[in-house]
Amino acid sequence: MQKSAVEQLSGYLADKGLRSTSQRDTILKMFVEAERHLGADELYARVKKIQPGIGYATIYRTFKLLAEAVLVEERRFEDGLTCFEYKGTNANHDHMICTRCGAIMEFENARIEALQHDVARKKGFRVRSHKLKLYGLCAACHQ
Amino acid sequence: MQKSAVEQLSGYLADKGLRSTSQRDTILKMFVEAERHLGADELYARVKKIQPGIGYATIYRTFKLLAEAVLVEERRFEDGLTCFEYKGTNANHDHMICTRCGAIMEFENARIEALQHDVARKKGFRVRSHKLKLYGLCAACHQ
DNA sequence: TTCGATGCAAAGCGTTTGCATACTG
DNA sequence: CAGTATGCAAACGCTTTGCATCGAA
Repeated sequence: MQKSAVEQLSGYLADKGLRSTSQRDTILKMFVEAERHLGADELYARVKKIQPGIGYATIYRTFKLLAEAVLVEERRFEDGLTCFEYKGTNANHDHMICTRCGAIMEFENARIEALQHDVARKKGFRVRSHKLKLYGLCAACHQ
Repeated sequence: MQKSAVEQLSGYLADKGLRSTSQRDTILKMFVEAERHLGADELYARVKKIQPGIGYATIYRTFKLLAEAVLVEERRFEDGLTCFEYKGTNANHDHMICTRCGAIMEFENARIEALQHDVARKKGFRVRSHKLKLYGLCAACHQ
């Protein structure tokens, strides 16, 4: 049986003796609704509409909290900004990034992942997760 | 016929009407000799031994120059630091990163790359380069 | 002699932290 | 009530930029 993201969070908080707050719930909901990675500033803007008093400190602190709760995952892109993303059902997808217009598309491919594990196993490495980014031009940008 | 890295650089500089300097040569040599990715601080330390007057500004400016000359490539790791790497013959290799001891190993796999292009093509995306990182435990760390 | 390159120091920018206050349990 | 979470502002660390000087062509 599936627990909702918010339920998972309260479970985690209870376990650790931490407290559940409206900010934490809101931030988590924003991730779930966004269905894509969010940067600190995007998240801040969205949360601010609901909780105008929110500060960046809380955004960043909650990022880390949710990452430890394994509800959200860190993804770093080339501009150096840290993005986080809700780790829903489609956990391990990858990104294609258009170097012209900046569009980011997501994809998933089981065979690539299988090969990754093969390659790693040959070197005695045990893969837990991966990040793959393809850079190039999206359909619109190469006319 | 293969040109040396330093020759490639002077060619690029001449093309663009830019000037060749001892700092630029030294920085490029450090990359070639390192045979691995270098962060700004590592590069600074190495160059300082040869050119004690070097400043961080030149390090960063030369990073970008070499990246535009396609002699060096940017690679960003999870700590948020920017690393650059000489783009020698083994251009498009990827990384396995041990989350326990921090070891970074390089690998290459043509079949993975072929699959990447297939996946992208199906979405009308044209791949120019890619970055793949596998996270997990190295042989030593999972005993 | 010209104009790009350098080095220094200061500014920028995203992120983190200290501290007093607000709120959860 | 006790102790965590928040918001603000200041601190931080890496990177970039302004400017006077240096040096390649």
